[in-house]
Amino acid sequence: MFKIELDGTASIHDQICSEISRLISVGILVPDEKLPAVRETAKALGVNPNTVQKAYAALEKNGLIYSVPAKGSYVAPGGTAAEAVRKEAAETLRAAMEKAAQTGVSRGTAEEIMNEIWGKKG
Amino acid sequence: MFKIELDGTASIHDQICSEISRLISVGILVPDEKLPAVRETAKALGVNPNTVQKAYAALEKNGLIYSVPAKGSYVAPGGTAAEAVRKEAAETLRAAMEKAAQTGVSRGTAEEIMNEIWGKKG
DNA sequence: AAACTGTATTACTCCGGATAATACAGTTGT
DNA sequence: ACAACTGTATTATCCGGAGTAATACAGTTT
Repeated sequence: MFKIELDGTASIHDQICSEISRLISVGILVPDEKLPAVRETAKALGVNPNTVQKAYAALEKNGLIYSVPAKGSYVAPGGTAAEAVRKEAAETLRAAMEKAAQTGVSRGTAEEIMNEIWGKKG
Repeated sequence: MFKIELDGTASIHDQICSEISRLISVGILVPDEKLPAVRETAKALGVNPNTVQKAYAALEKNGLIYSVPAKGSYVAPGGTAAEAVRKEAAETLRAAMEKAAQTGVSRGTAEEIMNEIWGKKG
């Protein structure tokens, strides 16, 4: 069972989505692996089941997981899950870059930050 | 007087902050220029004065503008204003990049996005 | 003195997030 | 077959933040 730090300002179901997305992309949660039940996750997180279900529903909508009634929720098969989460993350990154560029951040500055994070020039 | 599109999901005062930040960084709003009065801006935007004041207060807190009671609010002097907004934007960008990297986005993908936004390789 | 400025305070409404208590239908394990 | 579990749906309620509103104060400008 995974753990989630509920600390940020974002809504709880958003935080759950983000964390599960991360776990999938990193490979801790593998394709077709069964996720903890809605009620179980809720209990483990000290959160309302409905909140977790909302997160699961959003994840399914984005293609990260699939849920079958009366059985459970599973990580999307093959590479689709990790692919979906990276695509999503890439879109978020693009939005951040666009906004940064719009507010005057230069390409050079962006590159510097990139070097700090991904390591200098592959 | 500037105009602001109130469309996003973000709170109004946040949108006002973002737009003024952008205008400062781009140079439309120059150092020591007097900003429209709180009440005037509110009227122009069809928004409550308190909402605008909240935005101005946040901008002052971040060093983008300075307000003197009974006189007005002004863009921060010298390069400090534009510098402050870019620094802020850069931090936001760093956070986005860290999160992207954390969720599995490769440097190559990030570079591709960068090329689309800032133009290919300066 | 009048009209403007930023600032502060208080109260109210509205909405989304979160909780809560269920209920239903289908699967699994015994 | 039965109990226990699964995802899903519905409805109601509570709470906090966002936004509105109506003021008031003190200082500046004209």
